Formats: sequence, C-alpha cells, structure tokens
Amino acid sequence: MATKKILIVEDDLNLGQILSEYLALKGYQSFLFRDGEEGLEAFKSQKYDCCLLDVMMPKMDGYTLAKEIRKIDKQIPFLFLTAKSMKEDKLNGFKLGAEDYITKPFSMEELLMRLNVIFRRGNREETEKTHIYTFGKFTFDNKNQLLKRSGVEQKLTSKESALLNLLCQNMNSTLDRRAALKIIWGDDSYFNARSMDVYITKLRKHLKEDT
Amino acid sequence: MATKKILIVEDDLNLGQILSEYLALKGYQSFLFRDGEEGLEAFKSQKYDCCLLDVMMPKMDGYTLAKEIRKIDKQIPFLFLTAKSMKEDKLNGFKLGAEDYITKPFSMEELLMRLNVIFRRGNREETEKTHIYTFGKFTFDNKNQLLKRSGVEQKLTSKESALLNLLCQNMNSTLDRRAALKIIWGDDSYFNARSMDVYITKLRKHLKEDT
DNA sequence: TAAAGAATGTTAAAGAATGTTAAAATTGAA
DNA sequence: TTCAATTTTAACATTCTTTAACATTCTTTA
Repeated sequence: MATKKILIVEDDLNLGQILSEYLALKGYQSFLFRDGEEGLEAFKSQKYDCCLLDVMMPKMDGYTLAKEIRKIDKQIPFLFLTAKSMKEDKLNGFKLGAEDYITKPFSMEELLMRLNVIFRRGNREETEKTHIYTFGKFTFDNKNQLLKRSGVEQKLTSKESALLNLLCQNMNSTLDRRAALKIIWGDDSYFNARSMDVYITKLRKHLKEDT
Repeated sequence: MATKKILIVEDDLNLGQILSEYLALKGYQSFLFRDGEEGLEAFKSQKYDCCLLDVMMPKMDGYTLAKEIRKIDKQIPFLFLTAKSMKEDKLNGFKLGAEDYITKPFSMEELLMRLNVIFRRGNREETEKTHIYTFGKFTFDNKNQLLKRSGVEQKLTSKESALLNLLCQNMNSTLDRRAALKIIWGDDSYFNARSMDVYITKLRKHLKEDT
C-alpha cells in the first residue's frame, strides 16, 4: 500500500510540528500549513489521502476550509481538531460526510487510531477481497470453497475447505494438530480427531496430481 | 425516521442505567444487558440499529460479543467503551468494520456525537443505495420484491425476497446457515431450517437461467 | 534394539444434514 | 366465508460428516 499523504492545517506551529513529525515517524507523509488559505492552495496542488484540520484558525477556519476542499474532492476524509469547549462547533462539522473530530488535548495514540479507522474504512473492500492461495499446480479459493488444478474446478465441502484453508494459512510451517481441532471442530476429543484424520485423507486425494 | 434501537451491554449497572436513561431522553430506544451472553441473546431476539458494548465484561468480553453479532449482521455499527489504559485492546477492536470506540470517562455529548456520526453514516449509505442488486443476467429489487432477467419481471414472495436479499448482502462470501435462520425465521429450529431449505430450492429455480 | 502401545492413515458403512418435490396448513384479500 | 397465494410440513433423494474397523507408522520403554 502506498504511503498515505496527510494535509495538516494548524495555526499553532508548535503543535503542527509535533504532529507532523510524529505522523512521519508512523509512516505517514504529512504536509503542514499554518492557515486555511495556505491549506487550500496546498490541497489544489497535490493529491492527499486525509485532511487534519484545526477548527479555530485565522483567515479561514477549519470548517470553511473543509467545505472548500469538499467542493473539489467529494470523498476525502476530514479529521477536525477542536477545543474542549466548542461543542456546537463540533456538531457543525458533521455535515460534510466522512469526517471525525478529535478534542484537544489528545494523545498521539488517539490520533493514530482515528487515522487507522479512516484508512481502514476506506480500504475495507480491499481487505474483504477473496483469499486465494496458490501451491504447485493448484489454486484454492477459500471463500468459494473451490480448488482448481489447471482449469479443472473441484468444489470442496465446508469441512474440507475449512481444513485446507487452515493449512494454507500456515503454509510452509507445521500446524499443531490440537489447534486445528479446536479451530475447526471446537474441541480435540477422540472422535473429532479421527474425523479430522479422515478429512486429511480426503484432502490428500484431492491434491494428488493424477494428471 | 423510525426511532433508533440501541443495544447496550455494560456490566457496570450504574453506568448502564445512566446511559440508557440519557439516550432515552435524546430520543433513542435503548436496551440494557449486563453481560455478553445476555447481550447476544438479546441481539438474536430483536433488530437493533447500533451496539454500544463495554469491552471489559465478565463471561464474554465486548469484542467477542461483537464478533458473534457480526456473524449475524454484517452491517450493524459498533461503539466500544474502553478504559483509558487499554491501548492494545482498542486496536484489536478495529477489525470488524463499522466500529468506533469511546474512552472512559467520556461526556454524554461525546457519546451523542459518535452516535450522530454512526447514524448519519449508516443512513447515508442506505439512502445512496438503490437497494437493487445485480448479478449475472439478473437484477433484484429488494424493496419491490422484483427479480428481473433481461426485461422479464418475476414477483417474489416475502420470504423468497428476504432470503435473496440476505444472500445479496453477503454476496461473494458464505452466509452462515444459522445466522440466516435467526434473521429471517427468528430461530433455527428444525422445521424453520427445513422451510428455509425449501426456499433455497425455490430461489434456485428462479435463478436458473433457462434462456 | 525389539516389542508394546499410541498415534495416524485409509476405507467403508452408518448417521446427519441438506436438496427436492408435493401435499397440507395457514394467511390474506375479496 | 371462500379462494388463491404463501408458507410449512412431510416424504424421499442426495450429499456430507462422523463412526468404526483395520492397516501402517511412530514413540516409548524394557
């Protein structure tokens, strides 16, 4: 995943500096500007992934800036920095879509978590994408319980699929027998263990390259 | 807009009571339960719009509960209550999608704002969604219970429609049988299960591309 | 090291779950 | 109430999972 670019607009240069450095430390690429006008110019000249905006600023406040930015980009998420006292202002901010707020003073951990939420949400589709494993001549699509070998599709049963998936997750390392039982059968009683052995045999048959 | 129903699971009954009363005052309908097991049962028996879950609870912690609930409902937003100290736990929670957290102690204003965000966001998607799914040669309009294939309209019954809708919501991923039963038939008793099987067959017939 | 015991491998049959069709029961509108 | 549509129940078919029986391999211990 590409490095996320964050536009920071904060008139308190001390705080801005700290934010910027901290985010850089955490793998973000941040760009600091000291007021709304500068921030807007900056936004026009480059693509960002998120805007971190102080609400109270000279020249152009954070919300006004956000509205301007929203005109240009309908998607970009905002994270507003607000003072503790400004309750109405907070609510005002929630009208643009895709925004969150964080109250000063805040911990850096808190800020990081908000950003995690913002970026994870945006990428949720990506993480939900189908998990497909490849080994030898085979391809295994866990979500659809399909095992393919050179174009030939084989539908697996739920248990076959669950077991193969677990093995794929642990590819190139040994998987503890009991752990597998716990995960797929719920406990490692004798009969479940025997059942799993049967499924191991089934999988071996499926995976036996008879062509 | 219908009154939003909020499932609160909080072992501190004092806090729970306050939350419940305050949310009622603000126009939400809240339902308080004291541990994860009770909460899960409650969730199965009724439809909620949001879950407000304490992370630290006896019997079943908030994240575990959330995972169980997520199995049943892929959409419902979570709001976790965490203690100030639990930083790793916070991050752990962010793996389910559509969740936020709020750190104790928090102000009621803060809570309200989170809920505003959740419902605005939730509704935004909903209103933006046409409620029309497309797959293969088919188009399914859940709201009007209409299944179309190349211009040919087919009216579905409520149960057919409810089931197809649930399957569409989980498109490209497997849907847990029990979850489907809980959602559409209310419980997963033997006869309901058989009834659902019958409807699966009906849907297959509808979806069989005979042209 | 060799035999006994335990664990794992394999196959087939029994049992459980799901698929399908049709009849019975229920629901809702006229 | 009656009729038609929907939903549930029942019966039988098919598929999946577990159990059982026996074979082989691994581990323990004398």
